[in-house]
Amino acid sequence: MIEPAPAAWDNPAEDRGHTKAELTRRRILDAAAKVFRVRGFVGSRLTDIAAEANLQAGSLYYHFASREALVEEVMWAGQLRTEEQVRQQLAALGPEATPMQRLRTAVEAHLLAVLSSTDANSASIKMIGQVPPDIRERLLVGQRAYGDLWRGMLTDARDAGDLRDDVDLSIVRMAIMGALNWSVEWYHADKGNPEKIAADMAVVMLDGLRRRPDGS
Amino acid sequence: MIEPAPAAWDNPAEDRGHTKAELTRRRILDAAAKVFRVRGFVGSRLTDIAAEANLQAGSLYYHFASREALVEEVMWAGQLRTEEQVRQQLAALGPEATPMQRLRTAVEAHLLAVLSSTDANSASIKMIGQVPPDIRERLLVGQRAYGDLWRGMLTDARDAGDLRDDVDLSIVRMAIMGALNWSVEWYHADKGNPEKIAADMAVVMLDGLRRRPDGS
DNA sequence: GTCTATACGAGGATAGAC
DNA sequence: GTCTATCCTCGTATAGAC
Repeated sequence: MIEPAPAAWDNPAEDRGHTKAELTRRRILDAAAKVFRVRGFVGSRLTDIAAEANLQAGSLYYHFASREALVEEVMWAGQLRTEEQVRQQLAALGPEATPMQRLRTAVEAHLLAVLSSTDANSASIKMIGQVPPDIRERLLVGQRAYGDLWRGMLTDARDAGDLRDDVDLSIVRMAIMGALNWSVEWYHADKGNPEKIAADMAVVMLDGLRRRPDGS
Repeated sequence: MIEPAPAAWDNPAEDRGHTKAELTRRRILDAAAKVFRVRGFVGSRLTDIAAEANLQAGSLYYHFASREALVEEVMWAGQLRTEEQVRQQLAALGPEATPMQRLRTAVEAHLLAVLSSTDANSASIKMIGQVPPDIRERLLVGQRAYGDLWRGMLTDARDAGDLRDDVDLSIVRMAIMGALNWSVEWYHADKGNPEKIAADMAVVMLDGLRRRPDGS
């Protein structure tokens, strides 16, 4: 592979893509995610975001074409990161994991990604109902592979005979996503630790709230 | 009780509070709920709402002090109506219903209220994360009695020995509300009939997704 | 009560200096 | 690359006629 000139080692600030512009760009994205997460899309002004990134509002336009381009990039980053974190946890389970183990892991990983990862993760969920239709549409298309992952886990579990067969799995999937995603509306740091919440949610979804004589 | 003059029967348009102004006011509230439900708080302009109500934007100010006053009244109406519909279904069960029957009924009634009742019901849920902090705070205070209803049903069920005792009931409550409320983000009329969705959600929450040997 | 017309502020976006 | 200054659009809200 041919190294493009000038050689990276002559300019430390530019190696691995960390040019000044690139660093500022990321700082803006982080700042935007933080502001969007708290105030939502319409409630967030460019001056708020710029202030959070230690910039003037006009300077944002060197890095992003518009406020909408900025929000879309934040949301892509957030939803891709959530998906990636869930896939990583599933991969860590290894191929011998049962379908139910995979479901439990996915439930917990998704909630932890939303509650404890970057601001972009939760911002992308909070704003999905607030952004302009064209952006929303592109993001939903981008979620299809993630939706397929969940559909696959659920049908695998049913094929293995682990799931009751009197419920519609697409409704089940939306119920699970709702229980997990709605956490952006109520969770604050003092509501308990995310791992405990994730574990309880997984129990309720998979095993149900009802007490069982066998304690299962 | 003394009838205030002038007597209502002399002026049919005014009896039972149906003055012209009152009718227009309600038409505006309905129009606003419809627009808010689709576009959210920030995405809804007064001109959109006025057009939906067959009025000019300026005319809204005869009936409401501000856009915020309008959205707050829509949301109050929506959340009170949802609460009322749930309480009615619970009351219809009669006093001999078991705690689990009451929980199942409440889950189904809440979802049906959100999916099939007025636009205000779903708009109030969709916008809770979008309105200014002072409005949001008042609405959340107004939800406390409803939250208490759910807390009471859950603790009653646990006290009756029907619920597993290894999960935090406040987390369970938020999981249930999330699964139900998130439906405003994905439900469209072609997604199946609300009664079936409500029944499946209740099954998943209460009995769990896992197949049981006894088929319960 | 509802209209038309308009004042007003806010915030996104652009231009040009540095 | 980032700044300051400014333009321009849009939407809330108000004033006054009818």
